[in-house]
Amino acid sequence: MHERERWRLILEAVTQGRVVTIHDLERILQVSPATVRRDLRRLEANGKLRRVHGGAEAVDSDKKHNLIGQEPFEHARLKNSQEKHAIAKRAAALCDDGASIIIDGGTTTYMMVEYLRDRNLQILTSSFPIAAALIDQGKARVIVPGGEVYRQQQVILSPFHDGIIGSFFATKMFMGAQAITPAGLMQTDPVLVQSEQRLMKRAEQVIALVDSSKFVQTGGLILCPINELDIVITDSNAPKSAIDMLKSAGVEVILVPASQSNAEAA
Amino acid sequence: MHERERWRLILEAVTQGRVVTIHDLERILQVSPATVRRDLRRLEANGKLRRVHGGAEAVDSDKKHNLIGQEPFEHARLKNSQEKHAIAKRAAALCDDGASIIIDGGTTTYMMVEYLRDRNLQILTSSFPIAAALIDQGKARVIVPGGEVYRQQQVILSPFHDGIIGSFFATKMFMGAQAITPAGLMQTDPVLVQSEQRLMKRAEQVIALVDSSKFVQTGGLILCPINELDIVITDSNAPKSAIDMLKSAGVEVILVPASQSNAEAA
DNA sequence: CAAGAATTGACGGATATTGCACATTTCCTT
DNA sequence: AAGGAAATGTGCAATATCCGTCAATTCTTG
Repeated sequence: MHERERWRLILEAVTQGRVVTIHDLERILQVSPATVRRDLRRLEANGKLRRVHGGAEAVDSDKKHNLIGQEPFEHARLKNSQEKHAIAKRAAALCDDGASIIIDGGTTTYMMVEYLRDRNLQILTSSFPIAAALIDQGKARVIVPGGEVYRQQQVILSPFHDGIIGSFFATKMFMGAQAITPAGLMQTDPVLVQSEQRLMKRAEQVIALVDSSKFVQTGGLILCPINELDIVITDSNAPKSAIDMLKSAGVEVILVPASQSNAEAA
Repeated sequence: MHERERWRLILEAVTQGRVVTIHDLERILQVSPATVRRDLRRLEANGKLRRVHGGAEAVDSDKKHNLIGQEPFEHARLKNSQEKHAIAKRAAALCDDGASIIIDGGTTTYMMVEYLRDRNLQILTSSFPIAAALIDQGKARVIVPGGEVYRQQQVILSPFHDGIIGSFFATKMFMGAQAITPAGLMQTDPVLVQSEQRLMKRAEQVIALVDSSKFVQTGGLILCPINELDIVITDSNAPKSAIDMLKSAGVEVILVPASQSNAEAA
């Protein structure tokens, strides 16, 4: 039994049952507990799993953002994929030719890339996958901020420098969110919040892309109050009360038609 | 059993099960472990697999290379790929654990990524493909400078800001080049020259990775004079006169063995 | 047929990995 | 809150693996 083979079996076991104990792995791999611990330590260092007392558990690794090489249509599995595409397309249509825009990380904003393919724009994005896709497919000028690339969130973020961001100014910024409530636009990840808040200051207009599944009450970090948004693009399945709430806060709401056939099974 | 036949069987076994042990291959091929190791070494030099302690594992990264890589990038990858792999591996071995290093863009430096996969490093790179590969495969902390992403060269470059670069300092910087002559390290692209010269200032030691095909007299832009280099890693096909020239300029020269039969490189 | 080159197998020092023992921490029960 | 049991990390010895070098064999070539 070899190291890599053990790793393969460990990952298989951990993804299968979500949690595996050291004792189970001892039995499966026929090695000493010390070796199991060492393996788990290495796998954790590579981000393949998370260690817990007595064993290991799977990491919710299905990254929200796509890796460079993956097909963007993994999103087909995700909820409201059709609506997100429609929203992204509508958002892309808002860009004037030759404009400078900011695109934040997120699954919905990622879908804008294909609709910006032939557009002549100047695009600042802190999302690594979006930058990669724009370079690969688009013809726009792509600018990224400097900083560390965070693996899980797939964004570039610098804790101190403002760098490029400080000398960039965009007419529009497009951003996604985890949820949208009267308390504001919500995000779960503090890393993303920091990135987004910094970028928001550099745009004249802030445009949020949120499909109708995002109109739920949820806890989390407040990214910004509603009144800092200029436009919200969503689909027509969004609850009317929420739309009214947005409008009364002075936000322009753009509705794209929702697909009827999209059952809420997934 | 011919050498080629063994190689075919090895690759088959490795792609089949993802990992193969030396013992398995001994049994399959009916040869001594020494021969198996030699075969694995050659196959690794061609990038067909990755050696691990006790055996070898499949390398699956070609899809990503194609997506992110541009034409000139892809084309250059094929020439002297065995030597480039060996040079890249040797370069990766120079990194102390936990160190901060800079990796410049280029085909040879790109190959360092797979040998840095499990290393615990802090890596600043202006090369977009290298950053992408490191995030995807590695566990190192990846830092990129801010700026525009140039499509053809696949590097991030900012004309004015020093940004992150100014507050980074590395023990070693690894760089490729178009050619190396008594006049200095040569590059053809002014965009790359600017990027590299700026990064060079931020490293204690500058290490050039140049395979033997780069020792030709050629015109171009002088990236830096020879004496600014600390180490040059090349293969043993490099002309002796050039090696002497480097040594007399005070440059440490590291030679990696060159493959004799380069015919099978594809 | 003979000489030369390439390939293969074997030996020894260096390196990496594994298992065990023990001090320390963490978790659970009382 | 306190005690005990389980779990964890680490040093150390044993084992296995890796790399370079050298002799023996096989293959090629003149």
